[in-house]
Amino acid sequence: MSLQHALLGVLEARPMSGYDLVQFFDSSTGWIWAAPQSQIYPTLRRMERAGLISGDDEPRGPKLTRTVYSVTPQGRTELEQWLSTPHDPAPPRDPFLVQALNFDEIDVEKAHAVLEQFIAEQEKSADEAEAHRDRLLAKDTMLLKERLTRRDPADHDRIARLKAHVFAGVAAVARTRAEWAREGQRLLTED
Amino acid sequence: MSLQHALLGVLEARPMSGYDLVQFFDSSTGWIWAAPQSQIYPTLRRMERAGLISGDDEPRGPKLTRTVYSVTPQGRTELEQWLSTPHDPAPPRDPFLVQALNFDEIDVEKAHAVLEQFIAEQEKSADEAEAHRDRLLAKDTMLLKERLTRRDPADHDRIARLKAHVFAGVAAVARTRAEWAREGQRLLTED
DNA sequence: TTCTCCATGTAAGAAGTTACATGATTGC
DNA sequence: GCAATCATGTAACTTCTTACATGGAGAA
Repeated sequence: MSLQHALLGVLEARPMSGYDLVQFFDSSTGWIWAAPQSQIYPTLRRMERAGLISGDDEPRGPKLTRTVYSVTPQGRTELEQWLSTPHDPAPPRDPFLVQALNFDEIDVEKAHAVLEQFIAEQEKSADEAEAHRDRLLAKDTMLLKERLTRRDPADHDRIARLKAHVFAGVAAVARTRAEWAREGQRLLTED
Repeated sequence: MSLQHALLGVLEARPMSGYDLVQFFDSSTGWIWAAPQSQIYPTLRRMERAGLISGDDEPRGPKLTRTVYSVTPQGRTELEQWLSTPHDPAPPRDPFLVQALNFDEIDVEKAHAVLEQFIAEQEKSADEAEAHRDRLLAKDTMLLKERLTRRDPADHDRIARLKAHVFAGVAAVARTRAEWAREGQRLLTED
């Protein structure tokens, strides 16, 4: 269900083609929700059949067309309803924690190396999230700019801060994980 | 794949029946990896066919039997190999972040309420993880005790600390998320 | 003309969810 | 005798992954 709501949230900012959305879910929002191309196209058609979005065929050259989807009033209602409801937390399913829980079964050096790579990944992810947070605060991303054209200018700063805060959270969690992993490396080698 | 490795990790501590594992993945390890009964039984049979575990039928009363699975040498090798290899990070897929990213689309009070429930969940999850961390440090869980019977007593403290550290990490992340959500509540209402 | 990007699909399979179903055994 | 627990399954469905497949348009 969440992919559908993620798509609605993005299309609410700007109507887009499937191709645009594929790019988007590989990059920016990729830090929040990842989805491959083979999942996005069928989902868009299902959402259109369900009346949540409607597709508009634009000509691109003499033969090619692209289908630009926008959120219908019904889709808008569904999105607002979903956003306003607390949902059960997703069941925990982090392969890395399964790995860490069994580090006592392997050599200290090997566990140390696995943690090293994990730390690098988390730091990189935190850096990227913070960079994106700053771009949002500066209202310097395409999607935010387009979203703001439809909102009261008095709200622009508040909206930018809210979006930025989500990426600040992603970064904070990644830093916490990295620090935890460093502590784990110390535990592996001590005494 | 990860469910299989999670199962191997648990069975390495103690051979268990499918029923035991169902209980286990609903509770303790539920904070690390959750799996329903309908997934566990077929997975065990697939793993047995693959030679990773072997099932031993124990009689329970005159008619009933339970199948106790234990890790084969091949399963042990596979587990060690997987544990020693760094893996690509799991694609981000957190429905709550999708929700938070669109809080500007709904009423402040509604977003505030959703955050309130999120904070309560995270604090609860942090409390539970910390309680489990303490039980592990005190070597006071069934599974850890049984695991330690097969390990050099000189390593017992180190092993307990390593396991406990994983749950300390789960708790730290949950606290970070809760603090982030409180900051989000302040952002919603300010100015 | 060839390469990159635009644009959209399909198919097979693994993983996960929800719900239903059955029977034995133990303890009160 | 009855309830709770032990023990194991199946079926239908959604979601996600991996890989293959096709062709137009624009630029060098």
